[in-house]
Amino acid sequence: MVEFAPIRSERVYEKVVAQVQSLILDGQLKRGDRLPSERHMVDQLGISRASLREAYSALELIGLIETRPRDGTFIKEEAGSSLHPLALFFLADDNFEEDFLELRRLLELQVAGLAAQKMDAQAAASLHSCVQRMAETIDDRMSIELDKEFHRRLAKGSGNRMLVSLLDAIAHVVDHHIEANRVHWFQQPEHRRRLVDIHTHVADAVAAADSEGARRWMEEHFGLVDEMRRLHQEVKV
Amino acid sequence: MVEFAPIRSERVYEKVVAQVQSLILDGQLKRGDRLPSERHMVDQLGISRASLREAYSALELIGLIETRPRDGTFIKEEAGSSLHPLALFFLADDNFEEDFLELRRLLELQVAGLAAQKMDAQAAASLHSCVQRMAETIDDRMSIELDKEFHRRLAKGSGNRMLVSLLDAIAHVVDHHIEANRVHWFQQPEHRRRLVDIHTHVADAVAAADSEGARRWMEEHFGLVDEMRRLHQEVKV
DNA sequence: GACGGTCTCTGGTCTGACCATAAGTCCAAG
DNA sequence: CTTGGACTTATGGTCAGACCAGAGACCGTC
Repeated sequence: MVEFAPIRSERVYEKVVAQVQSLILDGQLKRGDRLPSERHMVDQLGISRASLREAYSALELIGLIETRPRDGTFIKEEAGSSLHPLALFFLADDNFEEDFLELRRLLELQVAGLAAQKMDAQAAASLHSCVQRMAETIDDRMSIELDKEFHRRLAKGSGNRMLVSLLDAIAHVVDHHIEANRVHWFQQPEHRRRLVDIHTHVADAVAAADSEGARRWMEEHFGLVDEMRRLHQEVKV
Repeated sequence: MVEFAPIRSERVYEKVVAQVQSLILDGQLKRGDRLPSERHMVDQLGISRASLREAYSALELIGLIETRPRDGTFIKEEAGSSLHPLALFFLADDNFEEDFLELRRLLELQVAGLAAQKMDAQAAASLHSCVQRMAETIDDRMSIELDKEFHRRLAKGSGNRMLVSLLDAIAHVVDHHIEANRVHWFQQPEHRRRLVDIHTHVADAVAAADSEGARRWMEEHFGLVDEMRRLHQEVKV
């Protein structure tokens, strides 16, 4: 059964939002940077001021930018005061990497533990098939997709939709930051083998409803991630 | 030294956003509900369509609503697919309560453990002064504020700004849902005593840099919260 | 040098228009 | 009768242009 995604034409303001987010994630826009004035921006983008303001108000609401009347529009300095703190995920800086990984590790361990308690045999089998395909494919990009899919299914299996949502958000940022590096990891057969190995153990533990084991192997997973990060020091996040 | 907050006039679109968020949190707007058409809404609110659309685009970006061209604007059915999954916090439903508490407990335990490792003597003392004032005041609302302040300082002390942000967001929803119930808790002297007691122990553990102890007493805290929730079955979240 | 007006820039708001499209309405041709 | 097409009306998406308030720069007058 093939599923078709409904056609959804992207609105102008969404393109602007995506562009600004991209620039922030890429580090081309940093905390405190000033954006062009609305009227100049409108000229550059070739859109109406109304559309631009839709984009700006959205970015402001999620806490990424800040507009100061009679002054200008700026990338937010203190993202913490925002109503929608996920914006923090975009504003990387010095300690960002550690904070980020710490949170992710915490959530993933919890997810592994919960999934082991709640996933039925069929769901656990789908984890195994994920790992299986990961082991077989020779396409690096496919490997990465399967890796992400594994964690996604695990999160769904935890039964806690908040955890699913948060990890989704994290995955979004990770995609931007470490895609290239993850390719490196998969390209080294040794690393690839260990990754597949660990994922298998997690899946095994989940299938055996072994909550503690699932946590332990997920912990192992992050140990490996740490190790790889140290190897590639240029790795961001 | 008294600090004055800069005057910040609220924009029109922010008021609209706040109103919609409120209606969702209060349950007056549920998943799938249809909002009035833009032109009707404009009449009801007495604002321009441009401002309304700023509000709608912001709400759409954070995943709370969904606009379908030539159809209408609706409260989102599946908040999970959003780019900004914190919207989930607003869309309570059946299992929401458990998921929510599970996540909060996880984060608060981590915060307690980290804070014990990282907070210096002065910061720990500020925790104690919080608890002290909590024990002394007879104003219930003040007690609640001090309770929140305690957890906020603890989060800051963890040094992980992501945790701070997430707990801020959670606090925002909690404020909407359980303010009234928290008053009940504080009104019973026995409960109040135990709450103060537990907070004191957490502060003690933090001051002693006893990470495990801080986690344990925070665990105790959530045990008490669970107990109180069972007593007041009408309690939401 | 000090005062005060003016000019320009900023974001905030509003008005009114146009577009594409879907759904319903109605009428005429078959 | 049914059927097909035209028309109307609703929707959201976009745009152009206008006005406002306020802050700062500029410049002339006193």
